Amino acid sequence: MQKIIQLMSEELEKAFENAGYDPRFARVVASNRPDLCEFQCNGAMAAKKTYKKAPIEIAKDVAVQLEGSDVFSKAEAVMPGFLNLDLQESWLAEYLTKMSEDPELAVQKVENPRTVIVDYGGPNVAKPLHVGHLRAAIIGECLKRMGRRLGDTVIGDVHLGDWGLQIGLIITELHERQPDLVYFDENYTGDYPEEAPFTIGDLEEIYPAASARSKEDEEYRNRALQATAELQQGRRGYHALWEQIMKLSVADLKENYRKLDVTFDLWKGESDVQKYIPDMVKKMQDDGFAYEDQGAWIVDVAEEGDAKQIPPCMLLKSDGASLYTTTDIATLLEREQIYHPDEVLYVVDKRQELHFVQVFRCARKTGIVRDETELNFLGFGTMNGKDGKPFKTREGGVMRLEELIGDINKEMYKKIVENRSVRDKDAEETAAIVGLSAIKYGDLSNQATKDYIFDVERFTSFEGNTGPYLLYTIVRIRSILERYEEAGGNAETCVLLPAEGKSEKDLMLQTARYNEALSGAYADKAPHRLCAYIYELANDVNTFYHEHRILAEEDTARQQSWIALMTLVRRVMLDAIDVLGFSAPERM
RNA sequence: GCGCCUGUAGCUCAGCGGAUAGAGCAACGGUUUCCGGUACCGUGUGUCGGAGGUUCGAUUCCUUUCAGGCGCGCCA
Repeated sequence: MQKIIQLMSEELEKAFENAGYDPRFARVVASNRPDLCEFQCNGAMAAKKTYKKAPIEIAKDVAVQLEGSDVFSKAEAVMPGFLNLDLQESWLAEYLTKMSEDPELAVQKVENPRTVIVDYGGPNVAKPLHVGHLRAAIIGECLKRMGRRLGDTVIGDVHLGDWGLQIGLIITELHERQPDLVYFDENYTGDYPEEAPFTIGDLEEIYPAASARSKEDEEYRNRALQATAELQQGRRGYHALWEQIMKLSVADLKENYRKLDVTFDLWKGESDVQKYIPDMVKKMQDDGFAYEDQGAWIVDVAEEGDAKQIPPCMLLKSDGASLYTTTDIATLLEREQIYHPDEVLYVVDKRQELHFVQVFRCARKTGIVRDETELNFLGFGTMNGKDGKPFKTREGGVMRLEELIGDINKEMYKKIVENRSVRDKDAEETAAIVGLSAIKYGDLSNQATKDYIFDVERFTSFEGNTGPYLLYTIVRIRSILERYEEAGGNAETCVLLPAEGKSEKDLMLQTARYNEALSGAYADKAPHRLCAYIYELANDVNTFYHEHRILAEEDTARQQSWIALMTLVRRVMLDAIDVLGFSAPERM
């Protein structure tokens, strides 16, 4: 279905044409003075130059054309040239009726569906997920869901950090601790044991220990680099160890992402594209893009007009090993070959922007990525604590995601059991559902590109612009609908009538804007705009709820209309939070 | 040094060229014949960091300046 704003614009276009003006000035936007009108058109002021006429005269000419309109109940020309518009209640009710008959809730699919790969994981194997991975997961998952809801084919890739020095470090540290392991015996030719010589817990301790030591102990670091190179060259024992690390890590990561309700279609990683690198580099050398500099192979990516010197892309280090950049370019190569995406979107910490500028330029310049393929980078800001500094544990360490989720759920549980309506056996499950809404909504309601303050108190509050507040509103609506049906009513057959009061009309107007809000948020890759929409919708619901006692209403037709409205609003809210990436409990 | 991002109410944030710059929190005061009061309604607060410019009109676009954060070839 078309957006109400479009339908209104079309109606206004006719009026502009009939009055002898160019219809392109007839753009309708939401009013920024809700006390004066519901919608407005500023086209008369923009048309001033074209027609060399006072804007107010143009607005008046148009307003005359709208007398007796089915769509507008008011079209008023106001100085200096605003056109103030109110919607016809009956027209609005008709729109909402169609919307509720539509399984898609009037959401208009994109005209030309595209294939979009969203790269939004980036966790390293052998390292637990920490708060740094939270934003990528939450924002990326939301963009994926928005895209799918609007008709694009979206492929989510976790893109594991499963190659490179970090693996070399683990191997080196393990060698240090358990030198007798068969994996280190270069003469061994038999099968390696099925059981890993470590647990995920061991790995999580080994890696930071090795990483710390490599920063102080140069000889140790060199051994790790050596191990990395040998792994890349295919040393059997190391490869078998790597497989063990992968097996444990991926299972653990999947479990953690599951708790966040985040899923990936692809569990690809840096290791998957190593096979492309030799040929890829060779081709770049043959084509004259890559050249040797101080023993390393690099590609220039500076362009004319750059405000600053963009450093070249390094493909191979002087020791012949590949790098992060090399892997990312090879990943683009594979993605082009297998998926032919229309867009590849990276949801990554904004501090990596320069890296991606280099990767994108190099991939384009060398012909790895087609000209038509859009390459985008959505850099998100840092998640800070209440002190405005990067979020840490009380002890000052990096906070693990599990710990953070655990804290939030505990807090939610406390609040929920204070309310006696929830039976104990459900309380924990409910706390997890509401807790997830607190975390995700707290993140998504902030602009992705900016840093934000993660405030547990605020995010878990049932008051204000929070996830729990939205869920509470949904639960309340559900409660009414349930009681209505228990009393013998049938919500499905209820018919919507034109609004009578202000809070009722406001709620209907806001409900009708869902299509617009969702499309706008996706087009701008801005989940916070969808959040703002649902929050306003929830406010409108609560205001309406407070003014009208639906179940006690004696006018049956009016009551049924309200039930129909509540049913529709609830569907919209559930649809919207699903797009954001969380769900609502039955009670809370 | 160069570059990027940010600066809006006491705090956390919206505001994507238009009328009187808005929410939430916090503070204070109301609303209960109550479908879940974890709600609703009301009250107060702003040199939109500063200075120029473009425009009929600038928080929004441009220039400059101040403050903070971040990034700048052999880590990822």
